[in-house]
Amino acid sequence: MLDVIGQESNASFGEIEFSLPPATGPIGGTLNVQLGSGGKSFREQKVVAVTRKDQVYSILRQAIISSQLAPGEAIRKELVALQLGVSRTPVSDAINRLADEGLVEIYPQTGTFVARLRLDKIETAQFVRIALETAAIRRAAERSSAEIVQRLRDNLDRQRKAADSRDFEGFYALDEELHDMICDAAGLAGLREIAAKERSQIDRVRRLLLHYETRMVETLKEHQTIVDAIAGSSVERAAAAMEEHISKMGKMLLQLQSKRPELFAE
Amino acid sequence: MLDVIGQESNASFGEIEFSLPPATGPIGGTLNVQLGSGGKSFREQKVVAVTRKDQVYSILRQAIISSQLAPGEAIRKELVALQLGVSRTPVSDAINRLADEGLVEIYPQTGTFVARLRLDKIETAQFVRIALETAAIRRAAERSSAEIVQRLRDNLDRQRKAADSRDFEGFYALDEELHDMICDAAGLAGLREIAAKERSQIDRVRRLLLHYETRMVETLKEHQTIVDAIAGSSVERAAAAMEEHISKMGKMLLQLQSKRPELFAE
DNA sequence: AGTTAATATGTAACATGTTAGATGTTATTG
DNA sequence: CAATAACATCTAACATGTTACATATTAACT
Repeated sequence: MLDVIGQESNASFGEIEFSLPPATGPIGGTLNVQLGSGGKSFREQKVVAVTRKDQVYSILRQAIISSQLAPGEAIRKELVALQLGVSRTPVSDAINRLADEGLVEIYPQTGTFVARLRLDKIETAQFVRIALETAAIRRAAERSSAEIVQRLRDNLDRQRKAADSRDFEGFYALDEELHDMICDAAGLAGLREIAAKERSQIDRVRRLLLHYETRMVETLKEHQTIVDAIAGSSVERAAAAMEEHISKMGKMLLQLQSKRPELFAE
Repeated sequence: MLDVIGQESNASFGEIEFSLPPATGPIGGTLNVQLGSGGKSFREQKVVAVTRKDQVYSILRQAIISSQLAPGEAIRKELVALQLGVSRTPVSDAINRLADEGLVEIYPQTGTFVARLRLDKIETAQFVRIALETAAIRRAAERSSAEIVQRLRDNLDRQRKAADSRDFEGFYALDEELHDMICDAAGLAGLREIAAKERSQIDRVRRLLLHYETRMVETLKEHQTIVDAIAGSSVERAAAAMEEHISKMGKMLLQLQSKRPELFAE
């Protein structure tokens, strides 16, 4: 299930202030998504509370991944807190998590900055991504069902539409969704979340590359190859296609570095 | 109950704070690892500050992994803060990180508990570990140098000594070190930290199994096979040995569950 | 002038007070 | 007696005040 939290609050820094509902607003306080309304207690069912820090985290993460907050840019906790109408605490908590994720860098007593891109870190993330997702797709190909394949093909259809209408953002979202679905298809609890987390660095780069790349059609073809392999339960072919697909990013990254060196560290 | 922590010298804190420059006083007299500082500014060098929350995190993590804090046990933040002589803030921060890592579970407005073991989560962690470490060892085997192999063999020698003297804890530490070294040998920035983090769940299980298992000698043999494969640059053999090695844990886990069901969730 | 010491500033780290919500207990009601 | 409502309790979440420290700036000194 997708957590659908703070998406509607369109966060834009610097100019427009984003609105998290006022202190005790509808989303203020912890609203918990009520799943099957059994008589079970909060603790027994696995309802994850959507706290303010979670919302702040989502908003900031989104802002960073989408480069609304540029690499190297300072993040003033107090200002963010003010803009979001919350105290410094949930902002700090959110930023701590982002720091663990490698999206921001905290220099004690000095400042917090959106992490610059580092080729070596990206290389590692790429490596991890390939390791995890080729392993995941192997399992997925082994246990693929007609229903899953159908959902994958539905996704591809939507990708095709997005590509036709040059809808970069939509395509990107569908791309993510596809990879998530493949992780899920591996049938391992929590794997998608782990993979998504390790992909953070790469997501950021891909979003930056998005507008340079005329690669949507090509990417779509690769996705089709991948899905076909899963549909045919061709384990090795699926893994190879996935590795090939993920590896594509490398060269474009170097282009990006020469075009926009300020985004990179070192 | 947290005995390690409240060992000594909570007194040194409250009063002398002002007079002593290293205000980052030791917590419970443990782990104040100060890295030497060069001429560079804090921000330029990537010295990670050892803050109180870092220390609390290390202490709690250690306590959890070693089962000093048992699965299911409640963690009272305020009490922990009191025992460690710090405020609730760094304790909360540390616990948040542990929650991200899956070692504790926070139920809002209710309580914080050491996460119980979940077979499905452990299975996923196992999967991730195999994916990452077999990929890492492939790279390591490709780029192995005489020096690295030497260090690996040194580690094995120490493992042998630990096994001979039935030093479980020492053996365990060396085991971790070996896996860390292999990750490092892959030559990817930050890979070791990522792998270590994903290993948390498994580390906990392994520590629990440690005293049941008479497997030290067998494990040592597996390690030797792995190192030999790296030394011989036998990429596939190394990967296979690693997978075989990591997979061993599965059956023992089921034994543990039947012996100590209270450690498990569901 | 160049180097070092003093000081000012801003921020994260830390401490502590306050609020809201989850749960268990007791009272109340049918 | 069972169901439920009122209440007490406890805890994480949140808010805000305070401290320490990294860094920039200025002053003092050789």
